[in-house]
Amino acid sequence: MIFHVDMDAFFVSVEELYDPSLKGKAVVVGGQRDQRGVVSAASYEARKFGVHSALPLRSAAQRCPHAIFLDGHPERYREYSHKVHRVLESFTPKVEMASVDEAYLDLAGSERLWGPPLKAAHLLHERMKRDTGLNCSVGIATSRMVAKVASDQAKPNGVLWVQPGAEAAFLAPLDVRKLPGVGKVTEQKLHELGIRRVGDLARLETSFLERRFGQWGLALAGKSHGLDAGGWFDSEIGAHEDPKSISHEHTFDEDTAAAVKIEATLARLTEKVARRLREHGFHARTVHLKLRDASFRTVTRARTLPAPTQLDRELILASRELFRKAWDRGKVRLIGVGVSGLERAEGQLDLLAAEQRERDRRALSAVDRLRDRFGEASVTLASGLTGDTPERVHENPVGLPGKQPRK
DNA sequence: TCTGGGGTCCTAGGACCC
DNA sequence: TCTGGGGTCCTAGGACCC
Repeated sequence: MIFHVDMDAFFVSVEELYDPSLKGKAVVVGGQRDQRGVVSAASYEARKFGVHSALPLRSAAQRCPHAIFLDGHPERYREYSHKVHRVLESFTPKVEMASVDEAYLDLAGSERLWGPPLKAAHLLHERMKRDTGLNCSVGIATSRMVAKVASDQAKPNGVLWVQPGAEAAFLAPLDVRKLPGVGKVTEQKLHELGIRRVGDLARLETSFLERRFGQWGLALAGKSHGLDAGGWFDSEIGAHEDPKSISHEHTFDEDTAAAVKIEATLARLTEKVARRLREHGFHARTVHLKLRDASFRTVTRARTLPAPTQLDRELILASRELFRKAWDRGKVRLIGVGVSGLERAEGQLDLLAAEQRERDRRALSAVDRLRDRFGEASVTLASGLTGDTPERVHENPVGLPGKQPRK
């Protein structure tokens, strides 16, 4: 039996623990009312006014002028996510955090320990409240997918058990959009075919869906019957996997065509990516650049390096080259950088290069420690401040503090 | 009323190799 | 020369999730 545990209004609820006076009020987490950005989470009070996650902040301010707007606190959410994880682990070691605020538990064969599913769920509810101060909703089913849909139907602060054999009947009356993996685009395509509810989908011939949507059609057919058909849902619970990519991006307060400003931002983002690579002990093969212009058109460019790296210098050189080739000198709304092709071990290197890398690596961990003590802004590559040329960066490959320009 | 930031997975074409 | 078939890597774009 699979449990899906989903925290209720997670970010808002955590903020309420830090400031109880927020309770019962319309609260929006994600930024200030006049900022570029979208709602990360809205309190149930704010939701009454049509505010929901992914809504632009400015729209939220219009719909709910009296709402309290808060910047997010990722460290707080991570901390509470760990607390949630610990509570769940007290039930079973087969726990998989699917995101910061939701998890799957495999409680197959745990009846002797925890009793029937509903009893276990209520115990989980109580412990969650006692140990974290937070409410959650629990969906119970034979597949991950149905458990997830069930927890959504159980919100807020509820439990829903879909008994074995009842999956298709449970899903049938729901809007197709409720199926995980069906977003705006698929929903629209299904609507054009007259398919609005999961039951409509389940009645169709699988071969029809396959002709229409290929592999995705087969997965849809499976989902409509309550199966973890293909892709992510098929994997086993609790198998921890390494990350496949690391990225950072930034949307400017105002669109800009100032090369110096854009390249300084790019360097800063790339340093953050490099730092996380080192923290995870990874080297990356491929560097990705993302650019979004004033009209919201997004382009991506990628380059695979001759050898995997975790060094600021090599990554900045690569991301800057990608940027210079891709940029049309028009106004930029967003710039982002990412890495993929992550490898644990160092690739084959000649000795000289290996030594050079080791020196760089040591100097960079010193930089990272300084940043730990004095903050991210205390140590920055020259290029991070000025959008310097590659040659200039080469003179000061690791941005040691002593080589900082005088302030 | 313009539309964040961090991810995953999928598709599709071309290069390249056997 | 008018031509295959599979596998894998690379790049670009897009859907989707929280």
